[in-house]
Amino acid sequence: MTEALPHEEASEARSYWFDDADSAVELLSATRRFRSADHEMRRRMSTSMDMNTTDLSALRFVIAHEQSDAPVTPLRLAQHLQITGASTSKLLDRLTASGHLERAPHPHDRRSRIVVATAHAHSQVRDRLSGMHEQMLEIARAVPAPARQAATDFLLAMAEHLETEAPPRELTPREG
Amino acid sequence: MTEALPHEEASEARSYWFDDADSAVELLSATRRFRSADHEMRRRMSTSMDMNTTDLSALRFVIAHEQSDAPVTPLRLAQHLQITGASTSKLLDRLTASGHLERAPHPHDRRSRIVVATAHAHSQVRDRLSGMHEQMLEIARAVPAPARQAATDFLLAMAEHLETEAPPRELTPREG
DNA sequence: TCACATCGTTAGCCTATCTAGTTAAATGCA
DNA sequence: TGCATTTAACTAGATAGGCTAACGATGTGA
Repeated sequence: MTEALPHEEASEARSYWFDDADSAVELLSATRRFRSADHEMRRRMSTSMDMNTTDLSALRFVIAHEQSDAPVTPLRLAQHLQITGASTSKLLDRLTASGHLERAPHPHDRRSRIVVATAHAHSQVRDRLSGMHEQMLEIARAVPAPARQAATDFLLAMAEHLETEAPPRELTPREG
Repeated sequence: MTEALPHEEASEARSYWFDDADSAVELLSATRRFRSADHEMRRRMSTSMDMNTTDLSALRFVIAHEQSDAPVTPLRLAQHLQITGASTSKLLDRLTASGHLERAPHPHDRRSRIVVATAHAHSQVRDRLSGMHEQMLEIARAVPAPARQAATDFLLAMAEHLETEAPPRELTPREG
């Protein structure tokens, strides 16, 4: 979400718009607040685990995909995080040094590696996140059933809008 | 939002939960997707304006608050961005060098400064953002009126949850 | 008036990124 | 087969944006 542009927060809205426009504005404002709370949470979480947000995101990605068909390689991680392979290499150095990740040989391609999370990383992430996920699910369940679809549609529409919006210049290609 | 933890995406949910649990999971998943789309959009936007995301956020903050009662000072900016005053000073150096911001004397406190956006910054930001805001408002208006309050409540509850969550366990005593 | 607080800035450091170049392995082609 | 190209990961060195500490100028309260 964006920070408030002037007319987002100010009087203008209330002065002449319909009631339902008002509630639409409030919906946007709530979206913005959620966005920033999420951002903040990530930061707190990563500092509490004594790493930066990229490293935490990497850790989560590895854990989330470890029992997937396609194993996580440094390259795949790089693509997900949108950083270069070189940066990923250093990231892996950090996270192996801290005992969160390990590099294992790739079963089919001896040029490559697969990246796995240690037991310690698992428990650390699970401690902090699994409870949170359940509580988020509770919150989602608290939305009255008929409104859930509408809320979902709203968020997906917003996502799609943001995904297709504002690519004025070329996408900068990344290395391999 | 979090990347998917294994059980978020997998079969488990569909197998034995109620229908409305299913739709709650979908709501969470939509939330996650929105979150990441927003993140991506910010990045695209800042690189397309040839600055980092912090600088862009600063620029938006200044523009958003320029006709507010309390003028934007370097300190206020620092608090909003959650960086130190020193870093803010450098940030202002960058953004004045690039012609986006200017430092003006503070009317009442001669120790302080007020930060104002140049005409160039205004047009650049407005070009990229004003249309987007209106479209987001359209999307919010497309949510059926009765569901809007529920969606708003959901997002606010999520925000509140994230705001109060996850500073819990102190540094896990891993060696050192 | 004087001690102290506050605001912005400068100086110097640290770290996470980048680019460029290297090595090893896989792949494609004559 | 054997050679050229592509691909994966890594290393070395540079850069940028953050930090802490210290400082001058200004405001403020006893």
